[in-house]
Amino acid sequence: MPAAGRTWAGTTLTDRKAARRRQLLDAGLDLLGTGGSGAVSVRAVCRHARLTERYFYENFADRDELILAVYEGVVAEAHQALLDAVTAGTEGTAEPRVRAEAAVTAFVELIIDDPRKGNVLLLAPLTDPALSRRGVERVPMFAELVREQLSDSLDEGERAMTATALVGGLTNLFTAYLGGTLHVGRERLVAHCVRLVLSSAGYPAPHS
Amino acid sequence: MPAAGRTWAGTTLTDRKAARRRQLLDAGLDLLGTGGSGAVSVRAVCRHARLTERYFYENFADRDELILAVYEGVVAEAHQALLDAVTAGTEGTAEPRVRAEAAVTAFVELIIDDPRKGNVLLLAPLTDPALSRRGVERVPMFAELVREQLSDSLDEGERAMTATALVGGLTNLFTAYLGGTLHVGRERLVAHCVRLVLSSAGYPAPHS
DNA sequence: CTAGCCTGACAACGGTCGTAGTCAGTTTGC
DNA sequence: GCAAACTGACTACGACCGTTGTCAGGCTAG
Repeated sequence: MPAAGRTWAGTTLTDRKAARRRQLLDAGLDLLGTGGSGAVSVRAVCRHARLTERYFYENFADRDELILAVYEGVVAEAHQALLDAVTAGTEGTAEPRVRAEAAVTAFVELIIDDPRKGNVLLLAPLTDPALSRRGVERVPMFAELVREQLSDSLDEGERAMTATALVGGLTNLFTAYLGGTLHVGRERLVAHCVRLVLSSAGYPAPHS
Repeated sequence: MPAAGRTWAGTTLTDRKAARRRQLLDAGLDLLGTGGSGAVSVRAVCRHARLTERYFYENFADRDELILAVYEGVVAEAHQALLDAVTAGTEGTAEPRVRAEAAVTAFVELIIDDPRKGNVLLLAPLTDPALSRRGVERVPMFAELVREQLSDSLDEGERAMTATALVGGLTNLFTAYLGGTLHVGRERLVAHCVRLVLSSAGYPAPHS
């Protein structure tokens, strides 16, 4: 019976286990977000985290479980950032343009601040079998944003197609921007994305 | 000095070499288009093609070269199918709606007819390092189609963003349809894509 | 018939991988 | 001081990998 409360070097086993989990997740994010799917093996993660493989299995059943945990962690963080931005920048107003702009700006800032997270959100659901096999959504927070704005007059099929096209469009824009193949300034990117969101939601697109 | 004209079992070395190349490309398409990137190794391809590894190196320097060749083969085929459809269905007319509809219909038919090719065109450029490292374009024929329709009043940045968003939208729709997560009929998908192409190109979207 | 090309079926080398076990040394509460 | 928990550093096994070479047998033009 392991003594969870017993201290070792000043910490309990529970805390050490949690710390090791954190290290592994950080290593996972580092590798997945920079080297891509193929760079993430159990051994590579452990090497990166400077832990022996036996500690990997202390926290995760297998590689899939780690990948999923990394992804979900980044999604939660992005979701929170968008929520905060939409709440703070709009002061509770429901004006779609303002909300969309706050959301897009927050997302672009997040991926610029840490491109690894952008790669995890935008590419890993397609590139990593652990995620693609599950059919996980890319940038679920945006899919959600447009779904809640769509006109009630659209049937399920139209809503699905509209949301699918929007997510595809946005992710491709973000990916291109992050990859340095889209040579526009940040403000213009944000403006274009906002227009895309609004026009998908059926609002008239203002022309700049 | 190998005798290229010398016959063996009725064929020349040149012909046998070409036949083996065909077999390897077919195996590559099979594996990449069904099992995804991770299913394609030199050994796996050779096993699938029922050839020994030494024949792999007769035609390809490495795995990357095979992947690229498979991809380019499918692109060329899709490009030709779209060209034929646009030419045949429009009888030389320049009406954007008709052309877009012919192109989209031809593409959807191609990927339904052979989902492996859809997967290669839509996913491999992102999922396989051999292609993603090169930054190869997804569905280049569509990027081209919209670029040539874009208003001249748009600057380079707007054109790039518009094309990027469209390609992202289209590929996401096709991918979802191919993966069985988009539950709409083919005609509705085609109609939606046509609307997307036309609205991206600045044409008023007719409402159904 | 024969020498040389060609083929298929390996073997070999060095590498990585996932997973699990062992062992010696360290730490800790009693 | 001691038994037990804990740690770090391995080892081990079986699997797959990329690439290259070898060998015995088959085929062919001269």
